[in-house]
Amino acid sequence: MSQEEFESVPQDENDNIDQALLNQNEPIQFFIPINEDDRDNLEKLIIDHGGEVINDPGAGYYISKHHDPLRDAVDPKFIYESTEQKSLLKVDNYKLYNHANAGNDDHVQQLVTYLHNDHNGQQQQQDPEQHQQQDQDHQVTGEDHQPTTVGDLIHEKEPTSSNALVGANNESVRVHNTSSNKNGFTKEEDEIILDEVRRNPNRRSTHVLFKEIAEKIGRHTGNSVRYRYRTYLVNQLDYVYQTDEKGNLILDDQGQPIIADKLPITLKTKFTADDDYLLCTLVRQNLQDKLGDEYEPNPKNVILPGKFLEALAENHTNHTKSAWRDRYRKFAIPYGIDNYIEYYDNEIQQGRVPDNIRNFTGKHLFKSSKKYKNGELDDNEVGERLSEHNDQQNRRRPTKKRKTNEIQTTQDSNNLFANGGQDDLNNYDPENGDFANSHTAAAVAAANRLNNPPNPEDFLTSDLVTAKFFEFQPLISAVEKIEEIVNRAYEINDAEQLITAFYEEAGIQKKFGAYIITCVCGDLILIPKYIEMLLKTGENPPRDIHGIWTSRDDAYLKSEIPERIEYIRRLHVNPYLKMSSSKDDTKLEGYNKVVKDIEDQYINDEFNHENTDFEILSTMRYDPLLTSSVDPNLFETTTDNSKLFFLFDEHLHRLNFTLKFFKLGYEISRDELLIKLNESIQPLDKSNSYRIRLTINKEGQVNISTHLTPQRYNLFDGFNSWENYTSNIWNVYIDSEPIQISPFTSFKTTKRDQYNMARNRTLNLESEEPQEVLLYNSANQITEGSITNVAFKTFDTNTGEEEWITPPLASGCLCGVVRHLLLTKGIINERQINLKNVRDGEEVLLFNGIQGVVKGRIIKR
DNA sequence: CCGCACACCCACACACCAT
DNA sequence: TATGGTGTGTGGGTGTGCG
Repeated sequence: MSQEEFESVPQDENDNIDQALLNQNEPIQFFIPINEDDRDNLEKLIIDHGGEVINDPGAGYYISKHHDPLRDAVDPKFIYESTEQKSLLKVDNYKLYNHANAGNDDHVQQLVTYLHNDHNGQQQQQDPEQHQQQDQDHQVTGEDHQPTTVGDLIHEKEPTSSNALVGANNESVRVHNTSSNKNGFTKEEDEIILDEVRRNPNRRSTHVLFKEIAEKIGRHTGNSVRYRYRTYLVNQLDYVYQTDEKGNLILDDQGQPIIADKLPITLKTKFTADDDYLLCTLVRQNLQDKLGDEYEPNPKNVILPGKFLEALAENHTNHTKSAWRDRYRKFAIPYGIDNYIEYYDNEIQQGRVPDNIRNFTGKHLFKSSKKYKNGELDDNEVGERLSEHNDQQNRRRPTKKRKTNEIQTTQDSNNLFANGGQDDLNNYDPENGDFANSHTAAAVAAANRLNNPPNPEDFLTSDLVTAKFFEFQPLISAVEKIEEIVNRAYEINDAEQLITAFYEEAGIQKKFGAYIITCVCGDLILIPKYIEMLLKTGENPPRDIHGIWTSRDDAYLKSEIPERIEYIRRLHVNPYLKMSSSKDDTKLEGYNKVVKDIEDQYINDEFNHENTDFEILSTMRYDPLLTSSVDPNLFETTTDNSKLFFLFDEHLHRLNFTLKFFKLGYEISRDELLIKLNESIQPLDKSNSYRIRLTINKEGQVNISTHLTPQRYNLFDGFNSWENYTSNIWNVYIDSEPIQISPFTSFKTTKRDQYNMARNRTLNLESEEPQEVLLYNSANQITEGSITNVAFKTFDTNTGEEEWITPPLASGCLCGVVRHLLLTKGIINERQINLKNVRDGEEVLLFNGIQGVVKGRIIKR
């Protein structure tokens, strides 16, 4: 077809093209939104190939890589690939509503997938049918995920359930056979449902929304549409649109809906234990203030002033005034506020997670109980209920697995997308953002999502606290210490002293202490609250807390959306008033100066990569034996020779992810990488194995050097039993001091000072023995070895089965390529490992992209 | 016979009203 | 105004029977 690909072609040659758009012998028309990436180039390609670019978005093909529900957007790849292949390809295959095609080889999606897999390897979606039998099993255990031999792992079948968390590779779109006489849902109907949910994300749990959709579609009832969404489509909800506080769509200046980065909260919010505790303590405080010694515990008939409830709802906007009142009436009073406070405090003291108030109308508790009499229990039985409550709490975990795939956290408003890690990626914004948006953000976010409630070990990383902090047991008792420190007399310019006290006495890293002070705008009294909420929710900074300022709040203020600004005003107005009405204006200035100094001194330079000299690094193995020694199932099916480079695609993903993290502004394509690698081995004897050292500098130049490396006949033989293990056993010595984690430990770069220093101080580098140094961070969490990632053998507490665990990325360890492979295959799992639990003589696995997996033995000396 | 479409369940968050 | 009575429909499911 040569130069004229976009001139219309006769229908019989191309029956898949929308006929309405086809005028025989007329150029095909395209509309490209003004803000579309690469618009100029697209326009040129179209015109050069005989097409026409028009200004009417309603006519012609709408070319955009952003899905637009109104317009049936066509992926720009249609243009690129048609012109490249010099033939008009099937446009249907590029329509973005087509889930089977959408994003399959989308670069960003791959990175997201890569990242997400790394953190959620075990969070495989379960089929609803499977789920019912597995209620008892907290973990997905069993043969599928814990193969015991390398052979098993290599031949491991794909999980039977589709991993709907991963947006790409989505063959699980369940579309009914429309030729059947059942009233099944068609692909189009499914898309309408999804689209309505995207436009009404805060109503996604309601019945009415689905009734409305059903009326729109006309072929189903609201019940069935709702069930369809909740059972099958929720996994495909890869994004929603931004809505305002009332649930109306927010449009951009083009009048288009904007894709949101978080799921909004739903219309009603469940009361949590913290809500109940807050309610009870505030009511009690209020009454004690009023009554003094007259106060009697568990008051039944008290007057709650409307002002009290109003203030409560203003400061804690997760529930309305009515809801707070009703909660108090129907739950707190029957239970007794002092009973609940006692129960809650006790649970915290015991290191358990308190349950919310279950009042005596809670039928789920009493269905089979003969003690349940018209919802009333006498006072004697309250104690019994409390202990039953406790028992139930103890038995509560593992909890029932959820059927739907909307990932829940302690706060719905904090939900991230199921398919995602999109947020993980977005969080990698070193310039502006919260402290949590550091290089460990992705891992922390994932850890938080995996733990409901969160496990402090997972988010208290060593860039936040030191080992000192973990000496507080239970951890929540650290809040008292911090309170004490804060309450000492400080002069305005004593910030340094305060931060030092936090660091030395409470184990708060200086940078983090400084960050907290900026979050609370210098109002020190809020700092204990910050730590308390951090421990309880895992959110950093904790959101929606009066006086604790987050980047979300900044964004809301800048949004110019009245509802959002009003929300922020209601949340934070009091500290503002307090500070601005302060008679001592110099004090206010002093605060501001301190905050600014702190920011300059501790925070702003944190991600100043520009002044650091480094290159992105990957070391990979060229190995001619790879075609035979490693089962090809481990690799993607490719016709090229990429399989001769051990874990080629893992390397590619990591390189690009690293480039993106450091904001170097470019990426390397698969073809480019493969060509470079092939060039580098071209002059060599290809029957040998080589270690390839590949660097990319800030200008994007790729440099490769090659070095002979010994043959290894089984790169995974570390998994063999001791009898069958023929390779060298590495001696693993424990470092004499902690390393400081940073982006340069999380990502592989040429800046390896920490690693080299650890090797120098701990290893005898003259020695010929294979050896490695085991590193740990300042919170005494094991991270990795100096040139390998590491895994320890444990036993699953539920099943008693052997399990290999590796430190999570939140520890600060490198996102190694073998590590990632083993995680995604379910062969190893992530868990924090404390230095004190490492035993002399213990067997470990060491792995990297050169050696594969080898055995090591801990040597303490 | 079984998977899917559709019905139904129910505690409770939030609301409204009369007194 | 504070408060009890009570409605509504969300949020998170489970039950059932048809094609």
